[in-house]
Amino acid sequence: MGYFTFRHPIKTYPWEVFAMSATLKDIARETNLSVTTVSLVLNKKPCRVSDATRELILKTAEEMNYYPNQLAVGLVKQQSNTIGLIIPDISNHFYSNLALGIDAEMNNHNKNIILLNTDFDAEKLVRGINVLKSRGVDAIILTAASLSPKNLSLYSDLLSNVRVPVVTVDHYYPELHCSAVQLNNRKGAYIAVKHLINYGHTDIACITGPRHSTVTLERLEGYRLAMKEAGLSLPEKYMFCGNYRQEGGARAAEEILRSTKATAIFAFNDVMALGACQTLKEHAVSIPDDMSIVGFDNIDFSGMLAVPLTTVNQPAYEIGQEAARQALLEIEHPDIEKRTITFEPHLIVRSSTKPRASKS
Amino acid sequence: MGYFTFRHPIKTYPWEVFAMSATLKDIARETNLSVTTVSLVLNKKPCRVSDATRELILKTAEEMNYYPNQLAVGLVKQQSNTIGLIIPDISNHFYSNLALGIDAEMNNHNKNIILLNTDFDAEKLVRGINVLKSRGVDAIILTAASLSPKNLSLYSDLLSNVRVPVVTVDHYYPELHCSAVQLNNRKGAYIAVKHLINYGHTDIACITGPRHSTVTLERLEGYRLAMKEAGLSLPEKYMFCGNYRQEGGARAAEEILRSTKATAIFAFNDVMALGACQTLKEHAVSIPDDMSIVGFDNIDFSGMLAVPLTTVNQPAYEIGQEAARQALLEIEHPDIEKRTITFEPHLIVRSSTKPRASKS
DNA sequence: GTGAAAGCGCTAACAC
DNA sequence: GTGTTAGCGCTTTCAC
Repeated sequence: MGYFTFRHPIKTYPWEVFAMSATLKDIARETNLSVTTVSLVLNKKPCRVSDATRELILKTAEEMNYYPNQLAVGLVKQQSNTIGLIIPDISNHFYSNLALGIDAEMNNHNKNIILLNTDFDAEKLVRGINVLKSRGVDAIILTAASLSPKNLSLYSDLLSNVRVPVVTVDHYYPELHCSAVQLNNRKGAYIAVKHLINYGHTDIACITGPRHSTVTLERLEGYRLAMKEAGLSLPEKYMFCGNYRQEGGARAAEEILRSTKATAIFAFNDVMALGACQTLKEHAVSIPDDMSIVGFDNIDFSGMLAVPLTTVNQPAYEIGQEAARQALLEIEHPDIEKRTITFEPHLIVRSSTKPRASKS
Repeated sequence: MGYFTFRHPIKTYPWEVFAMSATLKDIARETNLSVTTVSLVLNKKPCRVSDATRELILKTAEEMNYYPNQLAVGLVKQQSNTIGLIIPDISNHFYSNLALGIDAEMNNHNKNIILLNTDFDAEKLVRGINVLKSRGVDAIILTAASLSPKNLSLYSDLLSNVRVPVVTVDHYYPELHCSAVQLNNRKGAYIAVKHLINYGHTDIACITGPRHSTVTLERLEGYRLAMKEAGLSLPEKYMFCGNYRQEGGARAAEEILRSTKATAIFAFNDVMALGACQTLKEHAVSIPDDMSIVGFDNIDFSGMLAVPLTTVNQPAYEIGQEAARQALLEIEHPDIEKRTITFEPHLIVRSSTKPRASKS
């Protein structure tokens, strides 16, 4: 097991007497007033209640440590003050920073987050949307789903039916008719590859994300554009399909070593770049001497690696904040037009890339 | 701004007609049955309903894409199938992995997580507990709070009144009368320091967490024990108060360089160790030649740093799972005895520590 | 100034 | 086999 347990002495707790939380009714009984009046006062509704009564209610509520039951409030107001956050992997630094940004913003508006981790599983995603809907969330923030064209319509139907604002982060499908917040992925990939080209590399492999993710598609476009502009060929066998996870990067790097003569790798995110670095290390391929590598995301640790990683910066926290703001805006104004908010990337050059060695 | 926005063309959506989600009542009306019957069938309650009726209900529910309103269910069942997770910083790898483990386990039991990020702020923590209570969570998992003795009683009262199981992670106060899951921090610190001592170090500084955190206290005990056992002195000025954050580690390292002749540092977590590493680098102090450093947590990246970090392993995901299981258990059996579940640490020796250089 | 009553969507005890 | 009824805790309209 790897752990042991220690049983506490059996005990009864005096406070188990106060099993129930105070309700409006309790306060009404205590003060000899009606539930209505108590509700009115505690919600600071404009109404003609005598100061004495008001004081009494406030005092009693305080004493009884009254907190309104949000399930009941949500039921009647049809607004739960929660928002749903669907994320593929909360342990990924990009997403956890995104979540932090969202939380910070929502906190200012007294909304709480219901967190759903999909593990990159499309089925969990679909179920998750229904779960959130049934929980009456006021909005959904949806990150990085990878949808096949077939799934897309199902998905689109689903989102159409949630009746609450949906903001997609990091994957924009026009079919979805909802607001989106994302990085200019095309440009991000373009500047990453351009950097490698400027360093004299011509055989540049890439490790992509899942095939149907729009993020992947957009980054692929940027890669293609940069290669094409430089008059470089784009052999299919230089493109490797990863999964935005470490082991995917590691596996792709194996392939790259085995089947190409690439001198540079562009990994579509830092985590895969990391996986690739480990493979290269195992094969005693030096970075950047034998292989240059550039990542994407600029997660916290990419600058502190054995070989600090050159990467494209993506401001996760700010993206989260912005997504939260847009969700809040659409909750407030349901008929406001949808927007696409795009952040601009920039390249952070560190030590994992260097000019191509001339043949020796 | 750093980003631009693009406005979508204004559009009306045909599906806005189906503004409402289907309710039991809708299905009852549609099938000419009573709400009760529909509820009974959809909840798979043992009851004598004709197969024809059952089929009809199931089919209709399917067609109308019925999902029960969980606010209503929660209100009447006094059980919301949500659990509250209070975490100081979700962007910290230890906590995000913890959250992942909790989510995985809760997912298997159809419970969702309401995530509250406290930013290490005691006030947010207190507010958070009340918020969760008012949201009717079935249990609360509470991580790493740092309570002054004064706060402790307030806090204890608060928790007593939530009426739902509380499982504390990574901070055990007997006064709280709730189950706890944690690492054997005392032992973890002990083996870390022992390792440094075995390497011949005698001037060992430590960077602690906040003063009142039990994690800090326990690790401090382990540190003291190892030092004492080895007959080493324990000058106060070798103990530096950090905050479990990177900048805290960096600041403490400055102090260590300025005011001690330490040859080794034991940082109470990896993130602070990282901060310290950066300071040392800025001061051109070589790790491990001039300074050995050992961390705590074994977060993902600690092995991939420029100088791979020697650290104490803490299985965040498993700790999360176990906390979730205990919470689930107590939801199921409210009167079950509370437990303390302790995981055993082990040291992972990498390159940031080495035997002390003999004076040259 | 304050209260009665209806209803949000659901469950469950009890009729018939 | 199926329906009636009450009620979870709250908001809100309307009456007094």
